[in-house]
Amino acid sequence: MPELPEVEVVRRQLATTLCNRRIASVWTAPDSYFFLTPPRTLVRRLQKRRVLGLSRRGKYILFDFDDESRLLCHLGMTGQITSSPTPRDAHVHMLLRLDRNQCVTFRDVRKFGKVEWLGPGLSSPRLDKLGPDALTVTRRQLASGLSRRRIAIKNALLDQSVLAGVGNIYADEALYAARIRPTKKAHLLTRLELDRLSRQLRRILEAAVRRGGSTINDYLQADGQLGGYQNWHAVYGKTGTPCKRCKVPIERCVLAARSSHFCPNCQS
DNA sequence: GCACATGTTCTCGG
DNA sequence: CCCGAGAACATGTG
Repeated sequence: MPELPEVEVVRRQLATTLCNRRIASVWTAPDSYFFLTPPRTLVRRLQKRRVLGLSRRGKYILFDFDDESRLLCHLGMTGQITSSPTPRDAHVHMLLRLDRNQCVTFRDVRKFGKVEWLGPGLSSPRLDKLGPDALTVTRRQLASGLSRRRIAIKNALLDQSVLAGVGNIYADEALYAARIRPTKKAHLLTRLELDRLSRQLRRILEAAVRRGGSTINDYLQADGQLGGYQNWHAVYGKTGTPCKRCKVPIERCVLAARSSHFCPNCQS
């Protein structure tokens, strides 16, 4: 799923069903690839914990518990965390059972997702190396993060230590909206371009959250619904279709081993 | 069979 | 240390 808007939508929905609820029991699949903390430890630590709240850092979701411990979750490419009734198939890796017959399901086909238990007050190297969150980043922060990077701006936006939360879809959409070519070197962005980029990033990420995120294949909101922002993409997956601004066909190129989509006419 | 997929992390050269 | 290219991880779809 999983870029910032999708993770934020899931976070908000989980918060409404999980806040102040207690985990009655935990089930884990015998499959261990998904677990950074061994499943037996996870079961022991999570049982009987009360959820105080849900937070997010970049693409990570954190369950905050009553004893100051936390559960760190990443959804990888195909991860789903649902609080609505979900069929139990071979791709379900963990269930958190609450009272009133409710349950939270962790499902992930490709198993690039991860869960890790963080002891009371402890952080994780995964969190510590994240840059500023893309939803609230300022132009100054963005400028200082990019100023010494001699790499393509697209690659810089995908680097979670520069900016946390942006992935392939929203990097392409933000660069299109800010009229910056994905291959432009990050440190060569002008003040004007940095200004447009920070504004457009926020505008697009907020709009995507309002639409429930982008469902390309696997992503589901925590209530089981599909996202809707895929219908508003201007360039992602639009190779060959006319640019909304100038009608020149959208092109595709490969950067950091990922597809980049851009308008060869309006993005310089 | 082939290409490709919303992500992260590691290795190997230059 | 910086950077890019490529691979690895596991599984599915067209």
